[in-house]
Amino acid sequence: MAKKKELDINTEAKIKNAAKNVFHKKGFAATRTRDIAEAAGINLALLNYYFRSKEKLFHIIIQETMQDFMKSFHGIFNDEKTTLDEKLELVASHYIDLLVEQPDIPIFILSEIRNNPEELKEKFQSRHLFFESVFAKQFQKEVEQGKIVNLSMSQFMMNLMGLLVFPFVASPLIKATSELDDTAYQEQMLQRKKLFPIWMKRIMYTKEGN
Amino acid sequence: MAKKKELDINTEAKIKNAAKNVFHKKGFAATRTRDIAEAAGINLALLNYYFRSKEKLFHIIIQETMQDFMKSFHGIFNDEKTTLDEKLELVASHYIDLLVEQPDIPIFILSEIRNNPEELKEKFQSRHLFFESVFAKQFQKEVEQGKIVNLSMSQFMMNLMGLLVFPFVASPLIKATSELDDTAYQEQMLQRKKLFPIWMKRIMYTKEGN
DNA sequence: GTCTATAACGTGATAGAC
DNA sequence: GTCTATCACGTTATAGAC
Repeated sequence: MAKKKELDINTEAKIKNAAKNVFHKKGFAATRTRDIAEAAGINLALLNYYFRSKEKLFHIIIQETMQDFMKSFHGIFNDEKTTLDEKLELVASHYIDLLVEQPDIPIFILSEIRNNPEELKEKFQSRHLFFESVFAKQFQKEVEQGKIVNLSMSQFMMNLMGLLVFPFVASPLIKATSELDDTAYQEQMLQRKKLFPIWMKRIMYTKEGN
Repeated sequence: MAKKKELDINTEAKIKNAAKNVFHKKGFAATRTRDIAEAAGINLALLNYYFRSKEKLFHIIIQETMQDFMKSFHGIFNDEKTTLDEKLELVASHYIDLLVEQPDIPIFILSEIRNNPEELKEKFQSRHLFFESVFAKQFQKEVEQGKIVNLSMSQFMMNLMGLLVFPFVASPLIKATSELDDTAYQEQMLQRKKLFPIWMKRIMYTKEGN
């Protein structure tokens, strides 16, 4: 039988899990190791026993967070069997579900990169991930065919990420300005799963002067 | 004659200016008052003499930053004489110029709001700013006329902010993944001044099944 | 108003008993 | 492995001379 779901058994995992939650919510500078220990239900000394230092623990967390976040892009963007449009639908569906579950991830990654650009950027080696993907080839082909106009690949990627991720980065603001409670906000996000591909296609395929 | 440009005269202003730069770049938790004092070229004690505490100084800075950032929206969105399309062009032109000059503002505001949602959200009372503006009325009218489809006002505002602001929030990442140096990145941003309105119109006015 | 010196406190990390 | 107690240090804030 497979290993039982380890909720309380492994204290190392308990600490890591607590660290993930607290770091994601408050960022490196604002979290105290005591917060993590408390959230894990263990003593402060144990944290250093298992992970040596706050920094070491943090590196593990941000490393895994970035990796987990990016890995789905790779799978979706490099599938030879799906069209460009289908990839957009898959990306929206997958990432909006993910971000509804863990909305703190983008602002966590972005603000930590701001605080440590040189070190963290390289972990995020997404250059080839985006620009040398099957997706990029399909995109380029449609540009050459004149189907896509007024939109380079890099501008397109900014638009994609902006439409996909920004509503989560700005969620506290959106909730406030739109007077949405948590469930109403979440409904809006889920709605975007079907609307995002529509908007992206409009951006790609519409030509001015119709 | 108007008051001379005060670069060195007023030390209070010197401190405030240094605080703005440092806070914008590193956020509240990661900045030390010593950093600010050093950047201002003054002694640490003077900071407390003028502003009592790090927190008080911070509140002044974030307050003014938010206000400065939002105030142009009000002017542009409530002009009865411009059309919806013209407002989009004005917003893009104004804000992209602003953000090229001060790219740290959005990530600063967003990450500080994350760390203190209840307190800071209310300062950002942009509800009526967006949803009770002339812009909102013009938008609503086009929805009723069937010109705008598959796009509510709140979803539209998320898209607008996402396309406008996200490339600056994610600038370190974009520079890394697109292998752009600073000037190339800036050119891309300036290009968006004319592309943004095009894309927004595509999102608003295209109907599926053309 | 501006400085130096220092107090007061919070936080990361460790020693050492169990 | 896990805990309590404590150290070592950095940072905010203030006292007091000038």
